[in-house]
Amino acid sequence: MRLKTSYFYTYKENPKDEESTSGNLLTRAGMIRKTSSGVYMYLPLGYKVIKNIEKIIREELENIGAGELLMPALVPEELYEQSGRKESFGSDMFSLYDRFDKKYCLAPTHEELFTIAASAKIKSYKDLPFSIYQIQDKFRDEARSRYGLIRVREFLMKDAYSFDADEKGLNNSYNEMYNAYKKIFARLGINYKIVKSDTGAMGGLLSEEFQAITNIGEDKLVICDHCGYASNSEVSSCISITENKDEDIKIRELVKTPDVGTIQQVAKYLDEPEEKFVKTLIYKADNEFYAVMVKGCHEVNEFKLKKALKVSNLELADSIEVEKLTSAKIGFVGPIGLDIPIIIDNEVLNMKNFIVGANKTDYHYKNVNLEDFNYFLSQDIRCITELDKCPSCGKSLVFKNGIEIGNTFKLGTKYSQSLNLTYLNKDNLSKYVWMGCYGIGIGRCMAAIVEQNNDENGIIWPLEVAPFKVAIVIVNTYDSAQVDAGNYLYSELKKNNISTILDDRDERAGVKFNDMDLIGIPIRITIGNKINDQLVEIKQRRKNSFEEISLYDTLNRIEDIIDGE
RNA sequence: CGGAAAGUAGCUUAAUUUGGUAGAGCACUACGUUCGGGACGUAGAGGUUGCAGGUUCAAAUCCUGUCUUUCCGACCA
Repeated sequence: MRLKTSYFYTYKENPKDEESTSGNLLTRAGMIRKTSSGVYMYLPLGYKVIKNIEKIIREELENIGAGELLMPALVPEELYEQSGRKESFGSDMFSLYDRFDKKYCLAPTHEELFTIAASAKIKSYKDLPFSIYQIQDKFRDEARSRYGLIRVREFLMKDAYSFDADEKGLNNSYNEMYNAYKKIFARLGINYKIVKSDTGAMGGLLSEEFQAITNIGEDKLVICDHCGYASNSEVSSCISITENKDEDIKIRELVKTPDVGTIQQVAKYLDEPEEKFVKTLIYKADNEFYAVMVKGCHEVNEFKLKKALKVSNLELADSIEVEKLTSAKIGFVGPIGLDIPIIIDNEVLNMKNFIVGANKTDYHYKNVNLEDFNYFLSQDIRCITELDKCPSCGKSLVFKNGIEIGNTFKLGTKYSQSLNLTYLNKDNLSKYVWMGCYGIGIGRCMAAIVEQNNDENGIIWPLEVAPFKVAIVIVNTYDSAQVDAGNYLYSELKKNNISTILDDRDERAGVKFNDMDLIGIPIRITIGNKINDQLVEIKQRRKNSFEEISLYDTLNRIEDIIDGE
């Protein structure tokens, strides 16, 4: 690419409406441009990066024999009604009507269509197994897009699906894909962790996430450096850390706690530690009310709670509902005299003489014990905290933030059942197909790479994803010797299929150096005064030093650097 | 969807409190001097102050509505 005659621009200043490092750098580098909240253009340089990421993904998926296809983004909504996912996606789905008032949606993901495509092929067990995938635009009406390309409403995703005759086959396909993912993310140069996660709206048997480690990651990861345990904090199981003290049961006591609603306030007012409290929250789950009790210093984990209650919709009851159920103001809810089912967190099992709301405005009970009320279930339903120990080996845990850049699901037969995808086995019996699905967010990968690879001057692309591997900077475009050498090297590199930028703009050297640093080109060749001695400089973006080399050795040296990486 | 903030030149912003000709830096155009880490000088172009109403002799500024963007929260395969 000759810069002088190409679509290329950079900005010196961060845009005012981007928060993340990657959003700012990619925008300043002229790689992406926001058109509306959560929707971006991919400009020529940025699109090169996208294509490089896609190339790596394609190569690794071809290696395991997955076939690429392309699905429409426009899908009749009834397909999602049939699979039951219109309900689970809810308002996250973009819906529209055609001229005949038929309802369509812009697909948020494609399990349904892939299942239909698979059914066109699958008749017998002899047709299995196989995997297919696509790289395609996805649409999700995010309630709140943010962080540049990390949470957006239209995004490129690679989604792959595997089809097998039984669980064993699924496990094989899953492992193949899992290993391909490891290769892909290694080639992308991303520092990532694989964690167990919730299956969420996808449903199924197992879900693992590939999480890029960065500070702005929206997911909290729980990692044990001792045994390798790693999970999304949403699903991290908690082992009880409350000691069962040998304490005498005291007499229950009603105490006045005027105008203090929160645990902190009551704790301060009564001069008792938060650990002495059990908070009671009223949840509305599939239109039934439940009281949920966790220790004062803990938070309810709604993923766990959903599972424990076996419900799909869960929300905190609003203050009017709470006041109706407890006949007290919000903040004074407790288990005693409450007429709805109560579920308690395991941690509460070991507590004695604790403090709860009295279901009476401005009053709490002290010295409450499990015998004082009925609960129908005790389970691990709280969020993990920094004080917790590894659920697998009991040693200390590390918490990190991650961006979910990929995930793998063992779907089992969930979609083959709802969409009736079957095959005939050897005994001529009709069986459901076992499915897996596997996603990679391409824009998120791009953003994650930038989050992890930058300095005060800009982006530092790994060689394989860089929009161009080499930039030739002609320091003085009025010096014909420099220009000639630049043109010569440019054609040599192009001849050898090394993607190269020729910065032939009539700008001062500093401008060009800064621009090439900002857009993160891994190798820079500088052609300056020393061209009279046939010498040029090679500088790698990651290194501070540069090397001086003969013009005619440059190509070989560049090839060495590229091969060496 | 709740709470908060902001919309002024291509970009970043000043002027808004206290109504009175909208100003700067960068970018851009021309000429000249420069030319190895975001040069300098001179001259210039660029604005319906998001949009629509209202108050006023007068509105970027005050009021109402609306749209957009961002932040916090809710939500998030």
